[in-house]
This record gives sequence, structure tokens and C-alpha cells, in this order.
Amino acid sequence: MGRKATVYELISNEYARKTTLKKRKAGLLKKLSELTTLCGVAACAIIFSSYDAQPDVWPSKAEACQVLKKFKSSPAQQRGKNMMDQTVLLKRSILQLNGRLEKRKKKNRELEKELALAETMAGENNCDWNNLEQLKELDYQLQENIKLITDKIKS
Amino acid sequence: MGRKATVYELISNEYARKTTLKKRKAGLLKKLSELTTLCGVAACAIIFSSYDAQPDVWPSKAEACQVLKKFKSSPAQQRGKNMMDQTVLLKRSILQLNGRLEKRKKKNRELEKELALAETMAGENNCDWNNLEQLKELDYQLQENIKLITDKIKS
DNA sequence: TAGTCTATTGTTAGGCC
DNA sequence: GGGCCTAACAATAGACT
Repeated sequence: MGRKATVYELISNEYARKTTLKKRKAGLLKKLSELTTLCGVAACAIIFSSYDAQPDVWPSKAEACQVLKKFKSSPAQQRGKNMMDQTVLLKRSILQLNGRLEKRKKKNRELEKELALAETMAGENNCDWNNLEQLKELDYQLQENIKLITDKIKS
Repeated sequence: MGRKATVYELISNEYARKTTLKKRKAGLLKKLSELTTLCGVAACAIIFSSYDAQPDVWPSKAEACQVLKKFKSSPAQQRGKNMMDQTVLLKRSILQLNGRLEKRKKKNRELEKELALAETMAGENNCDWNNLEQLKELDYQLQENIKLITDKIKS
């Protein structure tokens, strides 16, 4: 999309690669922004470059939360006959889940502290990735849970 | 980028909106694919449309894991003097963390079962979102943990 | 509904400062 | 390095099937 037709391989020249990354990342996020505006959907993107330690996350966490809240107010809920009873039961479940989540959050904070400790201990290193993959796995399970609830709420 | 200059607002016509969503989603994922190929970065995108219950996730979970593994082998680690000791300490911490994570995963599976139960109970509903937001919060904390480790490994 | 077509607008590679 | 420029390439809106 420029002066030369693009060859879709890893760009060998590092400077060109970095420049392209920057330009295309901007383009991509613009497209994502357009998509959400034009089509009224919630979306996010995460890009890990090997240059920055932190991944680029779009949009901000706060904005993502706002979009999630929108779901609550927008779709005109069609009411069933025995919906009240179902709602009561579901809310009871949710209360229990909230309790469990509180406990999990505490454990998670402990975990955070330990990681911070590990951080102070180690500099450059070459360590075991099973740990990261387990976090990823846990993360995935959480996403599944979130999807379950989301499905439920959207009926 | 078409027969008419685009107005960047929510497309009012539902059919046009759906069509645009489909086309642009495809375009976006293509761009993301190009970015990863051209610039050698790991990236993912999640799009929640109000049409589908499940969000679109790119790329597949499996592929995302592969990309994470790449990090392990790629960046030529510069070795410090007392790196060995640090590595040993870090690995010990990681072992502990793995134990904790195993427990957390079990709890999470219980949580999943309960959610499945709630799912069978409720149909259309209009329920409390605190629960979802707490999951999101937990999710966020996990992401932070992942970042911490990632930072650590990339030094 | 899902593809195909193409006029038209949008993106960007390579230059330049 | 970051910002601007523009030729050249790519995506897509609307029409059609």
C-alpha cells in the first residue's frame, strides 16, 4: 500500500520493520476504532512487540469497562413468564460467586506480591515458561466464565 | 474507501451496519495478520458484536500460545555475573507460584460448574453486573501478573 | 444470505526535513 | 526519532446476483 507492492514476509531491514510496525499499528487501531464506531461493537486488541516490554492495549481498560456497561442498558430485554423466579435464583448464584471471587482476589494479591519479589531478585534470565502458560490457561478459563455470563445476560 | 466518503458515526441502517461489520472485521483481521507477519510481533484481537454471543477471537488460542513460546527462544539473552543465582531463586519462586496456581485452577473449575448451573436456571434476565466486573477485575490482575513475568523474562 | 464487481476513498512505503 | 508528503497500492460502499 505504498510506493512498492508489499511482500508479505518478515521485513528483514530492522529500521524499516520498526517504522512499518509503528505506521501499521496506528492504522490498525484506527480501523478498530472505526469498526466500533460504525458498527456499535465492543472490541479490543493487544500487540506484543519485542521492542517494548509492555504490550500495547487498545482501548484503555476504563473504556473497555464502559463498553461492557453499555450491554446492560441497550438491548430491550424481552420478559418471559417466570422470569422473576429465574432472576431470583440467578442472583442468589451470583452472590455466592461474588463471595468466592473475593477470596480468589485475595489469593491473587498474594501472588502479585510474590512476583514482585521475584522481580527484585532476577535481572536478565532464561526461565521456565510453564508458569506463564499456566497464567494464560487460568486467564482463558476466566474468559470462558465471562463468556458464559455474557451469553446468559444476552439470553 | 468506497463509492462514498464514510461518515464516522454509527451506521443507522441495520443491514448496512451488519454488512460493514462483516467486511471490516475481515479487513481488520487481515491487517492484524499482515502486521504480525511483516513485523514479527505477537498480537490478538477480540470483537464482541451484539449479534453473536461469542466474541470473535483472533488468532486461535493455540496459535497465541505458540507465539508466546517464541519469546522463549528468540531474544539472545545477555548474561549477567550472578545470573545463575538469580535464576535459581526465580525458579524456586516460580515453583511455588505453580503450586498456588494449581489450587486456583481447581477453584476456578468449581466456579465454572456453578455458572453452568445458573445458566440452566435463567433464561432472559436483567441481572447484576458487579459479578462480571469482578471477573473482569480478576482478569485484569492476571494480565498484570502476566506482564510482570513477561517484563522479567525480557528483562 | 453470501459472493462478485468496481468506482472510489483510504492506507502506507519510501523520501525528505 | 518524529512529522509531513505523495505516488502507488489496498480496502471497501454500493450495486448486482
